[in-house]
Amino acid sequence: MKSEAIPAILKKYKLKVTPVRIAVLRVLIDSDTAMSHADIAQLLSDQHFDKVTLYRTLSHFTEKGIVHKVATEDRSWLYAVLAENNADIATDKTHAHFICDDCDKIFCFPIDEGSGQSVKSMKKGFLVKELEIRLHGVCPSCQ
Amino acid sequence: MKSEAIPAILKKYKLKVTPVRIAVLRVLIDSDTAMSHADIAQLLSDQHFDKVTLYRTLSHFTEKGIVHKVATEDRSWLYAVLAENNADIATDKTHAHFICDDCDKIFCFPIDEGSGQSVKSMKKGFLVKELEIRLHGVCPSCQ
DNA sequence: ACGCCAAATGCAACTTAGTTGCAATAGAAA
DNA sequence: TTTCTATTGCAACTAAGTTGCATTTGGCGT
Repeated sequence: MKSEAIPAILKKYKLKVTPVRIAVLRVLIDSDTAMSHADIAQLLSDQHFDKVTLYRTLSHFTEKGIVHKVATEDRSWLYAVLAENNADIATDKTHAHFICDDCDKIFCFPIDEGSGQSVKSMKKGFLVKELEIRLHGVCPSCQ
Repeated sequence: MKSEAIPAILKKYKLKVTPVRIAVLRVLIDSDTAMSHADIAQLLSDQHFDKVTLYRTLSHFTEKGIVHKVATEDRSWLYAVLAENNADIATDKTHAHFICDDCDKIFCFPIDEGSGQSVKSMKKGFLVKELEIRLHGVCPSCQ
């Protein structure tokens, strides 16, 4: 993605364009996997942003729908940009998370509507609004 | 479930029969939803078990496969007994978690093998070993 | 270009869920 | 009953994330 595009995304979501936001959004867009607060802080450590600012940046992005977050098995959050901001990555409503048991990376990708339908109707009395599918296994680069 | 059955389950999994374990297992078997450490501590508060003992009891149960755990959206764990110990509840490998957006309770139930298959083969290069499906919506008692 | 002000930032202190180390205790096998 | 290992309880600790508050700054109106 071109550098100029990043401020444009922030403006589109009515967020002020600041150095932290540009840096964090670039990192997320460039990543092929969902990233934790710690991952991002590590990558941006030379710019010494405050950890609280990073948390708040990520939660602003989540509220606005620029990114979405996934709870991991070790009580932390991973963040990944949503489809309209990066064509490679899944949309919000129906998507799968692939968790590599080897490298612990989480990949998001869209699934076809159909594969969820059989599940949605399976238990009487439960009204299903949203669906998340989690797959555990081994990613291509760890095989 | 009859009271005498609980020590039998513990013995079956080669765990010593102790008061904490009997109490915790009974609570889990009697519940129709997955429960947190805090939920269980609350219910057993009159017996003043140490919180560390409860954590260790739950992780022993998980290691032995008596219960399984689900990560929640608020970075904590919920526990539910597995099928062989309670016919109403899902098996480990292929099951769904229904999260009620109203009362936040999590229900587990089994799904037919078929509904996962279409997802498992969807992205080339990813070797899928396990599948978890999460459904968000409204449970029968909140409608 | 300038000033204003709500929004954003940085710092310190705090919260919450869960973990570790260790000494004391208690199942259950012999 | 004795013994031995697993289990328990307590205190201190860790890691991820949050809150309060004073300071700074992006971007709008003029």
